[in-house]
Amino acid sequence: MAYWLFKTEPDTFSIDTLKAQQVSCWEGVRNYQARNMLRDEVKEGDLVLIYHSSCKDVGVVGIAEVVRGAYPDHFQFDPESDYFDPKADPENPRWIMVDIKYRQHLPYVSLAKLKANEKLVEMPLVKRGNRLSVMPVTAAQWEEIMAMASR
DNA sequence: GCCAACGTTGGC
DNA sequence: GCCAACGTTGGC
Repeated sequence: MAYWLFKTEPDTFSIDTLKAQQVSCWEGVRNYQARNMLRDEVKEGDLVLIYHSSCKDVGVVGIAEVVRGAYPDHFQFDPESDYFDPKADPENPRWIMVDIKYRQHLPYVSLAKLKANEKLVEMPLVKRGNRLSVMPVTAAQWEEIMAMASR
């Protein structure tokens, strides 16, 4: 089992939205590096930190579980969708998504606190300029963030 | 709203 | 295959 961190803008889709829906697809990943991780490495049963970006309180806010591995993101074929990709080929979809299930809210752990923690300096999240929307989390980093949330 | 960092595009 | 221009991300 592996650990991940998924970024989302709460104005669009927040941890509360996920709680209300319980299970949701995680669509709209349009970055090849993130896509490759979703496609090749994110598996059913993996746990996911939900991270709120581009908002007042940026940071980790909860946990979800992957309940379905990679399958084609159908929004790439929908001209009405913000995630429409005119170059996407239905025979060979270029974008994929996974399904996640709500697990729990966590006490808010701010980005500032994550950045200030020496044990987390290797996280892509806190590295300057990193914009990955799907990134791996090590078991040690996961445990540290759980500890921070319960302090 | 600013702007640094990064990814993508497209001409050559 | 290079690289300049452009668009996007995302913290502040």
